Amino acid sequence: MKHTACKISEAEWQVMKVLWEKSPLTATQIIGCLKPETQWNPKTIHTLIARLVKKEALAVNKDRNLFQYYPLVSKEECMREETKSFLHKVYDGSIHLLVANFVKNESLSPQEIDRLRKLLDEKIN
Amino acid sequence: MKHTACKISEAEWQVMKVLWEKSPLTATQIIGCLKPETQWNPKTIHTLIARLVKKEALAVNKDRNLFQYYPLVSKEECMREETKSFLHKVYDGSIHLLVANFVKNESLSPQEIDRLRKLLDEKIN
DNA sequence: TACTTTGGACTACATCTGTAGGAAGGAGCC
DNA sequence: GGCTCCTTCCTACAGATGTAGTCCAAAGTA
Repeated sequence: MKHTACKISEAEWQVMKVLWEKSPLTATQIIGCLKPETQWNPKTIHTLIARLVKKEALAVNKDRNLFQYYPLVSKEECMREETKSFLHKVYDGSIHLLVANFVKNESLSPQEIDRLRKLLDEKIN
Repeated sequence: MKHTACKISEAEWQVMKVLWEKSPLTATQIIGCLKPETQWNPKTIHTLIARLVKKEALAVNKDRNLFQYYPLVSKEECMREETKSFLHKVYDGSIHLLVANFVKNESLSPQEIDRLRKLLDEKIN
């Protein structure tokens, strides 16, 4: 698994998500998975796939005329990268600020708060 | 304060941050503030300011030849917008997943974890 | 075997972003 | 008052992104 800090765009993320969920898949299968959620033209999805291959976020298995795509970068890795740059950009790198903002804005349900506390509690112990 | 869902780019955020910190400021002052942190050419900063004005994220006070810029959108508003779209893109909208990932990856110091717990505790009570 | 169909490769194009140069007008210096 | 300089406005330009069309070869079909 490569440790590329490749920038994956908004639209490309959706393609990656499909393949992180299940791979390898053919372009047609990917298009099938994305059809319900997006209104993208199949051509658009082909373009996104091609760009991801070029970025080395995806690779392709060419077996005769069967092209199957699979991720070269892990979801966790990408999430970490994205989170880091997002936190840096918006919250000066402080996850505390982010959560604080969430809490302040009432964007968290009591259940969510409780679940988060449990999560942190587990970590402590 | 307008409720625009204007997309503020990475570089533009830095300009906004300066003005959220203190405003109004002249372009020269903004450039002065950004000089230490960035290696940007003053021209570049002028461009960013102009774009933000066009996006209606900033406004300008023209007093003769004194141009002073100030934010039209609140920092909180922008943070919320950014956070929402980021969470949606990467974590399917779940802040729980984000924090969980942080916790799992040891990206949080025990102090941070403790602070977060306190934050949540306050909210509960 | 010639025709159609299907999917990948390449091309297109507007917009956004990062990065900056050039023109033009007012303010200060000589 | 003219020249210079600072600052704003307009222009530039390459790379990324969203969105999609065209071309071509391989595979199936008649």
